[in-house]
Amino acid sequence: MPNPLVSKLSHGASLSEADVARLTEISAPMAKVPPHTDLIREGDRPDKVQLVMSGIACRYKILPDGGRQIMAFLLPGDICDLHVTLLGHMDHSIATVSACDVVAIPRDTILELTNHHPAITRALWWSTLVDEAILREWLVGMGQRSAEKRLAHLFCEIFLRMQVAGMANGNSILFPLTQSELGDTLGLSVVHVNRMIQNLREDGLISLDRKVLEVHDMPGLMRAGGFDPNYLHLRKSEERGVLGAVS
Amino acid sequence: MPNPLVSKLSHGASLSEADVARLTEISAPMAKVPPHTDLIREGDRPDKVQLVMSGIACRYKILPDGGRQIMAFLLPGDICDLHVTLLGHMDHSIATVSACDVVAIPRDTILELTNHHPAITRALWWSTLVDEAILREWLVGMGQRSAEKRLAHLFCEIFLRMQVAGMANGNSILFPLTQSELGDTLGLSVVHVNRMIQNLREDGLISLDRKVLEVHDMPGLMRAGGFDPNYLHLRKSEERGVLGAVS
DNA sequence: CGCGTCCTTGACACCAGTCAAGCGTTGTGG
DNA sequence: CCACAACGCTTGACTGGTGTCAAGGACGCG
Repeated sequence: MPNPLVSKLSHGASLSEADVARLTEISAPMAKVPPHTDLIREGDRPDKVQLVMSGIACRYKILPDGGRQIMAFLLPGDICDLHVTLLGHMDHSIATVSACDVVAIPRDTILELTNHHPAITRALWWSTLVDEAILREWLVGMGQRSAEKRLAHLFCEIFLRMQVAGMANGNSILFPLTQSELGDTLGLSVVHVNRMIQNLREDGLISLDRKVLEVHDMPGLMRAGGFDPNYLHLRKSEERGVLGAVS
Repeated sequence: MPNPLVSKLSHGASLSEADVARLTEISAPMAKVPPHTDLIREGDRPDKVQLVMSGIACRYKILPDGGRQIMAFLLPGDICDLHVTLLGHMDHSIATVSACDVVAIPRDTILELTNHHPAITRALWWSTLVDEAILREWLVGMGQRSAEKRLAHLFCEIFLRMQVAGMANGNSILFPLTQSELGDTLGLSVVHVNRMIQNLREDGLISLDRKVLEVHDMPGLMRAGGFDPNYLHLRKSEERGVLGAVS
């Protein structure tokens, strides 16, 4: 039963056993949050950092006309707002999608980590930079890819990220998003999301039923989505930059 | 003749005279870079930080099918890649759009700044967080806003950001982007960008000719784009969070 | 067991893309 | 200094991908 925070962060830096122990300790006391519940709302001034340990949450923004855009998914091991304190207030909201286990980490704990655990600090940094890279890739998709490609791309991404967090089960994962939420993510109507899912199914690439996503042909799905995992920065540590403390 | 780096960063933190002097010093030795020239390419491992002092540059990605998506504009005072060293390699490219004056800041200088100038450090942080907020807002636009709204929104954003950098001239700014580049930014065809510009012109909101953008009716333009400047986090320092060192 | 939420399907409308052509500006070399 | 070439802008006609509207069906929760 691996700790998803540990699973994820060890892709970002080589953690010592002490680091792992500290992370495990931190991520212990969890609150159960029901589905579709805001964790932070636009305008809030967060004083703690929230960490998703199970389930899926999302960043989103609601427009005056009622439209909703989902801007990121937070999977197990993902941290919500490491640094937003600097900006003073949230410019978007975060809500659970499925039921989630969430840990609230006091600011002081984060400061202690960044002062005494350089490897953890690196790993946290790495994870925020990956979040940003994902955001850029989503923008690329919205601007340049067709509806079907965007969907396939998103399936690839979530599958891989789930795998990294230790939450994949062979070639299937728990996938609690409704088609309407997929629509709000990809800028598509529910109806069209549905049509595109049918396409991917008929092509024998995936099946998606009862909140279980099964990938039958990963290479095919990646081809269908024009997916290149590079932007997730998952390569092994030797290949990473040599780095320097960045502050 | 204000230094755009100083103009911009003083929106992010209250800088002492010593801070301003240090920043001015840093941003002195400039290289002139011609238009449409890569500053960093996807795959590169940057060892320095680049700073745009005049002109406009952009982050972009080219897809296998030849499509290009522009993911950000770097205006005077903007820093290209403060932290990417941590990821090891660039997952996108940065190129000039117009001719630019660019300063290359050695990594050591950045480290020195972050070690001895807390206000500058805060301001640099603030600026990367704003960059991220802008990215999110672009995603919202791509997913939820019509072509015309997106265009109007972008005009508002660039105008305000130019103003913050001290580069506005009354109600007009230098605007060197071609319609084709606007298309690559907004995920639209050149033809459609052109049609939407005509609309905005006919509505008396803007004029755009010979690389000069004039905004005739800012409130109207903001309404047309559904623009809310909140995400640029430009409010005065008293209103900002109380902050804490974030590491 | 029944009601609500989500999924599915079809018909039709429209926003935005593509193709094609002409025109104005800019910059460059003779 | 003019001529021409390259590039960017503009316009029209047609196409096509996605949105909208509408209705029925299948789960799944209470």
